[in-house]
Amino acid sequence: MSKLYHVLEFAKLAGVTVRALHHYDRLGLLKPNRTETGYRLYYLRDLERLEQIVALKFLGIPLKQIRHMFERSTSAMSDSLQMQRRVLEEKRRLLDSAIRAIEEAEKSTAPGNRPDSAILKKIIEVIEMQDNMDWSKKYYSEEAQAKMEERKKLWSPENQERWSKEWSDLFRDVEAALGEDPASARAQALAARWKKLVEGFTGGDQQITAGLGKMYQDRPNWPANMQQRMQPFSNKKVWEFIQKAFAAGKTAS
Amino acid sequence: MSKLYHVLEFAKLAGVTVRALHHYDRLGLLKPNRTETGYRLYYLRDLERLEQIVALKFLGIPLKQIRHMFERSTSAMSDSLQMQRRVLEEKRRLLDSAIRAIEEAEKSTAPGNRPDSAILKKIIEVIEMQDNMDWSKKYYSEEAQAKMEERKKLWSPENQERWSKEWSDLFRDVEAALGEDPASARAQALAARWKKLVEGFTGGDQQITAGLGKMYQDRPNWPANMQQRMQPFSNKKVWEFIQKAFAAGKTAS
DNA sequence: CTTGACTCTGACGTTACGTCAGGGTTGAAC
DNA sequence: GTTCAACCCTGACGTAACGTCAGAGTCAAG
Repeated sequence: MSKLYHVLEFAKLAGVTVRALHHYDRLGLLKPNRTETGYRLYYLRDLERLEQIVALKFLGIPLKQIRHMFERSTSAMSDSLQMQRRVLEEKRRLLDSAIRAIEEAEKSTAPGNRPDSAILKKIIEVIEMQDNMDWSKKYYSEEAQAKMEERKKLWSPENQERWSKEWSDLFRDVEAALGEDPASARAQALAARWKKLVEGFTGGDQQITAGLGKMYQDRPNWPANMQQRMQPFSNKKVWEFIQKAFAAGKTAS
Repeated sequence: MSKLYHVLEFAKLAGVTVRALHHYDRLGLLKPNRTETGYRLYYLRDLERLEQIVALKFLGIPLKQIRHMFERSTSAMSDSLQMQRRVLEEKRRLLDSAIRAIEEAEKSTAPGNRPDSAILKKIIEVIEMQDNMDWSKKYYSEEAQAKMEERKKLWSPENQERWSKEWSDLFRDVEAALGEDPASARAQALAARWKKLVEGFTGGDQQITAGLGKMYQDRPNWPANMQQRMQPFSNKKVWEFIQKAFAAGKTAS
């Protein structure tokens, strides 16, 4: 004599709301029997189904897809779950990133009540940094990544700022010297400045330098926002000039 | 002569869609100038604002709230961020739980293509288990938690099943013996079975036993679904009877 | 027969845009 | 001067999973 439940009763039993049961009913996920007057009547076996729905929902699977999984009883479950796991892992990455961004901002603005704009700036900075790190990871060896993690500590916003400015200056200066002989003293001085700035990033480490090289070669595949930021440095002649200058420097020495 | 941008241009610059800019405009988050014919015109300084919006959105803060943060320029930023961090950390907990549930299910059903229902059962089981663990954590000391983590490995679904059934049986038997003398042989036998089942969970460990005790004392504060599951064991007379039996056992020995 | 506790359906609200649809604007080519 | 592609505008519906009324019927007890 398997007991019969009315909505509210059944909802409490399963820990969901009456409205949710209505919803699942309409979506065809869980269609209970009805009394003559239209009241919904649930059996105990409906509870099992409902628990499955709630579980799959907890995994972030949309209701429509849950229905599909029930209908085409073909064992698509395993595949769906695998896919869903990947989706969730990706979400977790973003979540972690957001949490870390807030943590960093809280840490670096802890002393006193800094203005909102300063906090925001820090947050944007951290997010961009993580974005870059995450994306550029694939160019660097494990070892190089570890070393960069170390060197990251030296990258205060001020250093960052100064480094960017020096690159801009240098690039402008090289552009102005494009007519020169790459072996000339002026060109060699520019090449030296260039080398120094690169080393400011690599710390002279071979592994990091190698990764940087790979990344540079892969320019066409950089994401849009990266290309955007590199646009002021896109003048190919400058890069060629510097390469020639390095070559000239080597043969000379 | 700060450059002027049309929507599409500006959208590309910032890495968002035109529709998003429309949306922010309507919500009053970022209201650009207009040409005489109604075209939106963005200045470079609008980019800063937009980047802030995108950053805060990345942190999961709703657009309405972002607008509030901009409007009442009172430094509510810090507080909002702290709150948001908590929200995100909670989300992450649930995400982790979901991912682990899928992982466990994949692991335990890896050998061959088990039917969907079996996979689902496993998932529900894992979710419930994590739910319980998470919630009951507060009753146990660090040490006890570690030991339980160890003991968890012994908890196969079959053992679980058997243990549940034995509790049901025992409870029924005690109920049937409520009229007996707690010091009688029959009562003492029941008490012994009871002790054994408890030890099946605690492993005889003092720390775990202490935590279990704390949890039992706090019954009124258990979450609804827990109370539900414990409902078959809610007969107070049974608990009192067993306590008396234990007491009688001690004085006797 | 009244009343309180339930139940039903229908419909709008929420979030952050995506996606048309119908209709102007602009600048360059013809 | 016109045409045409490429943009731009506003308005409106769609999405996911229910929450929250609103108006109206049902049920069991007194």
